[in-house]
Order: sequence, then structure tokens, then C-alpha cells
Amino acid sequence: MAARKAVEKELTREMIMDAARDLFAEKDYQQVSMRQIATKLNYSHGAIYYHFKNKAELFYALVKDHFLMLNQRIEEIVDGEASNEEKLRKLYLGYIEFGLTHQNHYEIMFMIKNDEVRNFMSESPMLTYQNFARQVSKLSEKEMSIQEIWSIFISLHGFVSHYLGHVTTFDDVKRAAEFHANMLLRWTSA
Amino acid sequence: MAARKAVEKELTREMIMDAARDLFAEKDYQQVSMRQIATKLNYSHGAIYYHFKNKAELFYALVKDHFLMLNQRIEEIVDGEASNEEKLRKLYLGYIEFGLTHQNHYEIMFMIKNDEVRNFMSESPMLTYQNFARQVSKLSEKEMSIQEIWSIFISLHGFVSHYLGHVTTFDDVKRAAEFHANMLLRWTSA
DNA sequence: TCCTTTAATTAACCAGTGTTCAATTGTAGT
DNA sequence: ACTACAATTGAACACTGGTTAATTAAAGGA
Repeated sequence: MAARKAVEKELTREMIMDAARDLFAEKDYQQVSMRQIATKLNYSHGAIYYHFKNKAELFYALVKDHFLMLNQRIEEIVDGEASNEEKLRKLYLGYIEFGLTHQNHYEIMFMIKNDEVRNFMSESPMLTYQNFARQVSKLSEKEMSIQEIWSIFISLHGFVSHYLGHVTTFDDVKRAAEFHANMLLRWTSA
Repeated sequence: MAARKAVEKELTREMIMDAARDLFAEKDYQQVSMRQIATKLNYSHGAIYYHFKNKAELFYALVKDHFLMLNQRIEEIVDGEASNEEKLRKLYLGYIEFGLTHQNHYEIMFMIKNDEVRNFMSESPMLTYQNFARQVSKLSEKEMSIQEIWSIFISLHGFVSHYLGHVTTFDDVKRAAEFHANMLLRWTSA
């Protein structure tokens, strides 16, 4: 009975992911439904299943992208022009900014409890942390133990996870973030 | 058609709250249903509505209790016998222990995004933090700014929120928690 | 004893979920 | 023009959820 959309704009994985990304800006994994995504795209919910096996696979595709983004952001900062201390500060702020700019994805990347989703990610969070830790180790004035760096990471995560949901953009807490970053810098300076 | 339970053990608000508490040890607000609570109690789901107006009210009653517990724990530590530094360490560890011992409640107390629940809590989290901050201010060697204390709190929250869901008991990460607490003590020592 | 109050059950309603699948369509290749 | 195929639809399935309301049963007082 049903008509097909003009083929000029066939539904693609990208389009679906974009729509899902948008909905994620407001709600979390459980609250975003396949039907909502389809509605946003003006397609039927069944169509999504032609491009993605199921909900979990769709969201895994998103998460993978975001881990890539975060890793790139870290490298971008480290490869830039600045003193080591300045780079460290940027690293800390960059992490917070990323978390608060992609709040619902940060949640999936580092906070989700749902096993269905977590199984898909496996080692991505750990790899990102290891990358982060290696850079902190290189940039800090004094020799840092693994545990010390872990405390830094935990503290950054604390900042993001606290403001997550209570605040809409990074700029809302930029000054607080800068202060927190400075506090963490005390641990790496001789 | 239906029978009533023997009146020796009438259903009470306490019983319902206990059952809900238990289910919370495994799942979060959205995943715990009124029907599950009722099943656990061997009562029908309708019975709960005789004692609580709705789901949100039931969980608010739980949350209120837990804010009380946390505040008591803080006072307990501060009023105890120990050096100021030792009390601070205990304060930090106590906070983490509380968070990881009552994981799903911690989530509701400090991490929930759901407006339905958040409206019920209003200022409880802030009052708890203010209490915490006052004590840290008293116990630290040097004069601490509001922002510095806030960083400590954020960092503690980070520890809890990271391990939340990845770990079952406080003991699983006791040593890591102790290390983290020591890191935070560096900020308060002269 | 009857009557009222209280407490519990159950069915029902409504709204939503992820997923599957037969049916249908548009389009490109022959 | 015909066909093969990829893409899309929408109904249907099998759930789960919170909440309400009519109904029933027990307990206690008059």
C-alpha cells in the first residue's frame, strides 16, 4: 500500500545517525526510540532496520565515532604549539569541553550501565584513557605514577559527570572548569 | 474474588521501601517497576498505590532517607576521635564508601537527569554539599576557597560515578579510593 | 449481629517499546 | 517493456509500564 520516498534522498546510515545524534542531545539511550528517530527523518520505523540490525548496533556506530573524535582532539592538543604546562591545561579543558558538548554521548561512552550497550564498546574507553594517560605522562614536569594520573582522569570525569544534565553548554561552566584544571595542574608541577 | 493476606503481616510503607531498596541494588529508577516491587513482596501491584501516591513519591521517600544517612555519616566522622588530617581522609573515604555502598541511590541523589524525580529532591543535594564543604573548611590546615573545596567534591564524585556500576562493593576499590583520598589531601595540606 | 472502615486483588486502560515481515514501490539494467 | 532488486512501508506481535477503579475480604466497634 505504501509509497516510497523520492530516491533523490534515499535514507542512508549517515542520515539515521545524524537524527539519532540530535535526539541524543535531549534524551538518553533508553528514552530515544527507533520510532522517534524514524519520525524525525520522515521515514517509517521499519526502514531503519534495513540499515541497522538493531538499536544497539545503531548506537554503537555513534559511539565509535565519538571515541574517534575525542582521541583526535587529544592528539590535536598535544601536537599543537604551546608549553608543556599549557598543553596539559588544554588537555584537561579539552576533555571537559568534549564531555559537556556531547553530553549524551559522553554518558554512553563513560557512564552507561546498560549491558546491551556496554558489550558493544568493549575496550574503547580504556584505549582512550591509555592515550590520555600517556600524554599526561609525557607532558608533566615530574614523574607521575599510574595511580596519580588515574586520579586526574577521575577528577576530570567528576567535573563532566556532575554538570552533565544540569548545564547545557561548556561555556556555562567555563570558568569553573578552568579553575578545576588549575587545581589538577598542581599535581603535575614539581 | 481475591483474598487478603493474613493481617499479622499487613503491608506497610516500610516493607515497600525495603523491597524497593533491594531492587535498587541492581537496577535504576527506570528499570524498577511497581509490578516488580509488588512481586517481590508477594502482593499485587495495586496494593502499593494504597500506600504511595505514585512511583515518584515512593522513590522520593527513599531518597530522603539516604540524604539523611549521608549527612549523619559526615557528622559521625567529624565528631569522632582523630587528627584533623585523619578526619579529612575519613571524610573523603566515607563519601566514596557511601556512594559505592548505595550505588543506585547515589545515582538518584547526585546523578539523575529525570525531571520527575529531580523536582522531588529540590535542595537536598546542595544542603549535603554545604555541610561537607563547611567541614572540609574547618579541618584543613590552610584556608581553602570555595572553589578549591568544590574541586575536592567534584573529584570525589568522579571516583564514585566512575566505579558506579562497574564494581559491586566499596572493598573492590578500597585501595584505589585510599590513593585518591591521599591525592586530595595534598590540596588541603600547607 | 450488622455495618463501616480499611486493605488488598484483579481486570482493564492507555501508551509505549523493539523487532519482524509480507506487501509494495521506484529505479536501473537488459 | 519487462524484470530483478533494493528500499520502504505499515500492520502485527509480544511485550512492559504506570495508573485507576470496581470488587472483595477481613477486622473492629456498636
